[in-house]
Amino acid sequence: MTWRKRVERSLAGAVLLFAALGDPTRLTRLQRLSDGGPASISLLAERFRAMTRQGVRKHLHVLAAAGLINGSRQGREHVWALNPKRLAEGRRCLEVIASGWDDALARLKLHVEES
Amino acid sequence: MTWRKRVERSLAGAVLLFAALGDPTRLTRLQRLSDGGPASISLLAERFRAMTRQGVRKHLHVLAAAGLINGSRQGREHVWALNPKRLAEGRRCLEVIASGWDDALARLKLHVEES
DNA sequence: TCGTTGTGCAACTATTCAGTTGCGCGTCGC
DNA sequence: GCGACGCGCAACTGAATAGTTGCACAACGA
Repeated sequence: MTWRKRVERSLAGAVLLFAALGDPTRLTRLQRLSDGGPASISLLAERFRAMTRQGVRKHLHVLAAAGLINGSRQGREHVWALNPKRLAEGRRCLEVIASGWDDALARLKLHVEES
Repeated sequence: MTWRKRVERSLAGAVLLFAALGDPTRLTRLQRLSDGGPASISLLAERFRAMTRQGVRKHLHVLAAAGLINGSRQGREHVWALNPKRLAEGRRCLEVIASGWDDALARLKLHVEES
């Protein structure tokens, strides 16, 4: 795989991740998982009368597709758990962009001083 | 302002931020700004034939609304620059969620060992 | 002054998407 | 076995969104 292809693929992954995070329902459910530990769909949907269980289910699948949570069947329940590794990848991505900007500004400053 | 209101407001901000990042066009433009330094709209739209200048403009405004970039008029050009501070806020948010999860797991483990 | 360049505003369209509804199926408890 | 509970699948609908188009306007250069 070429270097450019690599970048494109990781970019697509980052887009998927941030898009999953960029929704109030999903972010609150993620926070609920974060400080409540693993939980089933119905559990995540209760105290959330604004939406059907099916609605919450769809959102959970978006989070799963982004790799932010992992699901597993336990009896008749579907239990979801956070995947902190993916969160770390998100942080890493933001770091890269920020540091790239710092470098660009440094180069720009250098260029101005030279001329 | 109540504590709960505070949380809700910061959550809304985080949602806005991640939603802005969760789009291929916006993320690539952000990366372009990151390692190319400040640039005007036309500059950001060129070599990007898949979209009109107006399309790119809208995306830039979404990024601006999320606080990720700052725009300023320079002559007849509108120049956009990255705001790394906002990127740091995003990282901070992800850290909070991840650490909350670690704590939850620790509590869970403790609870299991106790019983 | 005149052509060019960079931009902003507003309206339109087509597509996508969120969320609901209705159903059927496995699983647990009595 | 039988009811209740938790869940998955598929189809539908209204609403939001992305992107375009057409225009007008200010700034720069010759």
